[in-house]
Amino acid sequence: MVSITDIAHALGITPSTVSRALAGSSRVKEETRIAVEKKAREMGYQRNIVAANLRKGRSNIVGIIVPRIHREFFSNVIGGAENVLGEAGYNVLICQTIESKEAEIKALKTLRNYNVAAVLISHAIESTNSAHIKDSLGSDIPLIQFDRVFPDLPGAKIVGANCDGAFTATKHLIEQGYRKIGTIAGYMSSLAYVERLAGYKLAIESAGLPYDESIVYYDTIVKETGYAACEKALEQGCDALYCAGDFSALGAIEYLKEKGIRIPEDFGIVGTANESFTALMFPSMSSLGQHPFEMGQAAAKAFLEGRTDTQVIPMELHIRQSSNKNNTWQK
Amino acid sequence: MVSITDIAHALGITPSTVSRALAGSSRVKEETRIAVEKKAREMGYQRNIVAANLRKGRSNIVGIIVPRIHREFFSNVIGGAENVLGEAGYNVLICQTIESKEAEIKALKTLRNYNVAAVLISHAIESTNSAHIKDSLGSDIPLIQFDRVFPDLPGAKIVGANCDGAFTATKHLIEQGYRKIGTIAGYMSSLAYVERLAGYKLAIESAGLPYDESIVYYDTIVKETGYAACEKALEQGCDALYCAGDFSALGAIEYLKEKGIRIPEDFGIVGTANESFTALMFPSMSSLGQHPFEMGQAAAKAFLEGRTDTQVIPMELHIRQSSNKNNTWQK
DNA sequence: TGCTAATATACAAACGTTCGCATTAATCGC
DNA sequence: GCGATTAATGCGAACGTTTGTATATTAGCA
Repeated sequence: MVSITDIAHALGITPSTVSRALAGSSRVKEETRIAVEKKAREMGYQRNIVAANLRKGRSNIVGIIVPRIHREFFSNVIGGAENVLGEAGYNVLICQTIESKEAEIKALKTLRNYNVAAVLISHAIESTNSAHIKDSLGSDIPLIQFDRVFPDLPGAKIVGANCDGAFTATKHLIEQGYRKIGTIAGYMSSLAYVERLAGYKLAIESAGLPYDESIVYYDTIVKETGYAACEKALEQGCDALYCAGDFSALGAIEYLKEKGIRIPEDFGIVGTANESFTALMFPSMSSLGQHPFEMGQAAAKAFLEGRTDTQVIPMELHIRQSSNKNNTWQK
Repeated sequence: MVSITDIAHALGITPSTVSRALAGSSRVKEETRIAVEKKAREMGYQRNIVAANLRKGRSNIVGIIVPRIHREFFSNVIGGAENVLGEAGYNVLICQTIESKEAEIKALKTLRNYNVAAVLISHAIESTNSAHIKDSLGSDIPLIQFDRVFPDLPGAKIVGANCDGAFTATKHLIEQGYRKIGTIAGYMSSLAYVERLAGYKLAIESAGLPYDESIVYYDTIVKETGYAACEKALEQGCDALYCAGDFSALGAIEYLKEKGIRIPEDFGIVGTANESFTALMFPSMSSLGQHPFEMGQAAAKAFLEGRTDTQVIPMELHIRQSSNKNNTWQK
């Protein structure tokens, strides 16, 4: 492995000059710089990033902490972040928490030890407050939160327009002529779900409909609980559900199909996340789409540009069969 | 940031002893070790991994290079690898190539500069041979290949049982009573696709059917080309297709649905990869499933255990509506 | 008591960079 | 032609750890 010292010896100069030359410092002569670069190429020099990082006390690694790498939403966020960070010369170190607070703390400490340039995080469901975050990471590493954020932590935040989106989705159901619209809400420990519920409520109330707590199904996020919630919703006389997740919506559709209830004629469903299966299933599912790739890009840019504000990424309603009562089905 | 030197000063001993104590070396007295550990806890000591890595000339980072992080298959492999490596105290640095050979070379060089403990790679489509790999990575870093592998490179390889799987899938189509079964093959530059084609051929021939090159559709991997290939297959009198990918199969199904051809009564389809949408779409798609999470785990373990052999991960045929002519539809 | 062997710790050199400061060489103005 | 200024490079310490070798201490034994 050839080092700057080797290049320096070969050229009869010192490592410091070589270092400066390779860094493009104005403190070295153009001529020397060219000679150094030539020699470096000749000798197959590769900069030792670890040594540079140690000396500088900061690395060009950006840590990303997500609940689960293989969740479609998160892998797309990571893809978007890598896309921007790679361009800028950063590398990404991935940690997953599997929704565990303990794992999150461990990941934060590890990243601190790596002297990472920044941390991008979407916190675990088990992390119900932000106290452990600054303790584990310290305060000198920029923290960029996305999707699941703690509002009380300083620094950049990238969130979906959950309230707006849920409002639009619910309004769409109302406009389709559904009369009693319930909602499959998620966990109220997560701001994103709180906001979606707020958007739902706003839409219901601004249409002059009664907001009814008894048809709000909390803590429902997976297929199985969505199935059960739909059963209850039917008993309570609902004819549509806005679901704060696609998987709970999937469970609801499954229940309706089993019972032979027609979708969308007799019952309307809108999910959230626009997972790829929503467009392909039958009936295809209307879904409130997030833009995970763009969120990842925005998070990366927020770090690169030193932003500390909150960015809201719009959500987009994809109207498909499961809620499209009146119009011809869209593809 | 507190260092071992700080702990040493606080205890009136030297950094070397502290280092050894924390590493659990038998060269320090039990008593000293306990004192050091206590002090370290008290002072909130965190080991500086970067410094340790520099000194040791090897880091506890494992690099993973994939074409696209957000492709379902790869994000699952990464999830599986992280799962095993995290347990073993390694961290995962992710690079994506977007199928570009140039990006792959850059990623390999970067990982070499980080002195990574190992590299797990599934190469880009543009990388048609292995020459650049050893040049860029050097030969002292273990290289574990998965899914898309170069047989001529030494070291561990984790592959799906592509030939076996394609054989099973094609045999299934034959048993369902389809008479002229074509195949949507992928790129022959990639071994995985070559093997799938071989399995298809084997099944056709061992059933006494004629192997017909004219109904093998090469270089077809995305939805659009699958759509076109299916059109040709119909013209040529096929009544079934084994597709080496799920997306090309999706295109084929789309074409059949548009033309009003009944699935599976008039035409059978089996895809490959068992992407999550295959189970949810309509008609649900039969698919030859890989086990990406397990492949990731196997790749990680191959590194940890120092294996250099080739492991074959079985593939599993999920029979769903699109090929299930005779039996009642499975869920 | 003196010698050997063991145990426990200290010393110091690395790993490859970076960067403040010092030094040397060249240029300029008068 | 001399002092002052600028340009180019050299020197050396530092980043925090690990580890081979040396030293000091203790124990064992004759």
